[in-house]
Amino acid sequence: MATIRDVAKLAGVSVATVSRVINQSGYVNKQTEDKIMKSMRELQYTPNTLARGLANKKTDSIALIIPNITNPFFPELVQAVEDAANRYGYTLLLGNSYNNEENALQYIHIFKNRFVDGVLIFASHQFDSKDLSEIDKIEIPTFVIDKALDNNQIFSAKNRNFMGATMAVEHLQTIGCRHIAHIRGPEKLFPARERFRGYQDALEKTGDFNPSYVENGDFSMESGVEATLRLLDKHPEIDGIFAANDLMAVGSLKALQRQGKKVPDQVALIGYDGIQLLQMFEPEISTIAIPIYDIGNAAVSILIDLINGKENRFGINSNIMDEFEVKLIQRATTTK
Amino acid sequence: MATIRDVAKLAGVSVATVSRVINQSGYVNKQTEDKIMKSMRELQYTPNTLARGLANKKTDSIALIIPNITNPFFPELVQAVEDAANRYGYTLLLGNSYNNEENALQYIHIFKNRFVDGVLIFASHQFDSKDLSEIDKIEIPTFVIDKALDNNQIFSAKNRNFMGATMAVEHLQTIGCRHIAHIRGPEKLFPARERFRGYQDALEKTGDFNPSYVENGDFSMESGVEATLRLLDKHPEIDGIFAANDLMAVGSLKALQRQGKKVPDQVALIGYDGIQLLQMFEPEISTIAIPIYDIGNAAVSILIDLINGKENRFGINSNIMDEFEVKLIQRATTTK
DNA sequence: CTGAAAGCGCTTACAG
DNA sequence: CTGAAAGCGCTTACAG
Repeated sequence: MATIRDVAKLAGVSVATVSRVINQSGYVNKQTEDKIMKSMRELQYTPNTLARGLANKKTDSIALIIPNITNPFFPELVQAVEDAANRYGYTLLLGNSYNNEENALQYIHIFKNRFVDGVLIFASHQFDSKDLSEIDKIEIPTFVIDKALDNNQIFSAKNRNFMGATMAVEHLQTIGCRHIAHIRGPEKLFPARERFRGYQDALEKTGDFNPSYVENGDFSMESGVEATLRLLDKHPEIDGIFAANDLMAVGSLKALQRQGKKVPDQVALIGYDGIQLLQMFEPEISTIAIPIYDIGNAAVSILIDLINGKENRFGINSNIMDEFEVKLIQRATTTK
Repeated sequence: MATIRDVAKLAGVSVATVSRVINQSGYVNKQTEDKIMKSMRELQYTPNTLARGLANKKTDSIALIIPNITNPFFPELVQAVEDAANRYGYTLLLGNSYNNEENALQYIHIFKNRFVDGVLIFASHQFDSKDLSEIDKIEIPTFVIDKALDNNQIFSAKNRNFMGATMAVEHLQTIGCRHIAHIRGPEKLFPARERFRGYQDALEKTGDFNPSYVENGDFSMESGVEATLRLLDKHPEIDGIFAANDLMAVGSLKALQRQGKKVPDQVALIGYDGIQLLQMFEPEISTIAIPIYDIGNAAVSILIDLINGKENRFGINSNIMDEFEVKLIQRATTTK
């Protein structure tokens, strides 16, 4: 592989000058620049990323830490983040934490060791204050997606969970559901709590809230099956189910079909997230879609601003993701 | 961050000696080693990966190029590869080619530029000889998964596609299917061709092969829907469908349900690959499972052998993956 | 506008 | 068994 020295020699200049044109820094005569460009092309020169990183403390790479790539929500996020990163000239490193805070922190260390310029964390984790202060110590720009945090050093974003949940319930009411159940997400996760609040609020407005219509799940497909079976057993009158995420909605459909319930005629169903998977089912499943692609994009762009020191683009601790609207996607499971 | 120089100073030795204990290379007195270890701990020293890579031409990272993380087959592969890589002390970089050879090659260049030690390619691509010679030029150990290639420099692996397909058909026959259709994968892909061959061979044995029972798909869910609708339309007598991959089987189930066909009573269904997704459906879908996790594991281990120069562990061009057996997983769609 | 030189943090012959 | 020194391929003040 050609080095900067080879290019310099061929162009008859010093390596410093070549470096200047590579980085577009400092002045360089147009003609010598042309000469250098030509030499680079001739030698098929590409700068050595490692050497650059060593000298620079910058590697043009960012990392994304997610709970589990096997959860169908995340590939879509990964894709969005990867696309955005590439567009900005960054390479993406990926880490799966398996829903474990320790693993997440360990990955942060690994990535720091690889000198990524910044890290994105999708926090379905519950970082405690000790974890957070550890993340702080990393001293790498870090951006946490979809989680409200109090820590000033770690920016965060979330979507309109409360509002989306309200929309889901009202939609079920609109199509005629009278007994609307909820499969709730894990208590410790902020989005799950918000979605539950939205559900509760909407039903209290019409005087229809019934705590016994709420079953707990853990955002997994299996827990959606279980919760639905319990609901059906306790309350055969239920005619609408709002699952706090799409995966549990999938499980819910499975349980409904297994019990011979007609969907949506006997029981209507809606999820939350908007993953593409929902269209694989018959009937196709309705959902409240969050703009996963846009969120991934925005997260990268914000992270890069952090990297470049424009820390206050959105103001510390502002709820950045509030600018993203959730959207009702009506499909067969709520179309009577 | 502490550097090797800090450690050396604290331990009262030279950086060369510290380097020796880090790399466990050359002789070093047990006592000075202890001193150095202690200093490293005290300073929380971790070697700078970039500097190491520069000096070494080795970064302890490998790359994986896949067609599309959004296809549910791949997260499982990624997970297997990531786990294995970590276990060997390697970090994984990921690239999505979007089924495009150019993108794949571009990623290879990016990764080369990042000095990964090796790259794994899952080739649902059809690399032509020009592409292959380009890959050759990269001069990085490369291992192509699930594809037969003639090129000596690029090792390849595949699973027992022919046999698996035969098993699928025989299974359908065993449960009483008389009119077995096939949704075929893309002609240009080796596994798709092999699976078709297996289907054909099994049916010819009993004199039941009928070319008109074969519809083409492209391994996508949607193509499974379309192919099934065409089959149902042309041949209402069909009572069994073998889809060349799981995603098309999912589409097939969707079409069957939409048309009000009872599965498996009227039409039985089996896929190929063994992705976990299949268990999300009601009824759960049968499949011929390839050991994705084991394959990912083996691919990493082979790649690392290549990196370490043990090129002939399996012999050039041997069909490495032949050691992995496929397995019939009978679920509700083939249980009468 | 351009070049010489030091430095980024390691590794690796080469001496001793 | 250990150290001094050169080298990996860049960038960046500092001079000029």
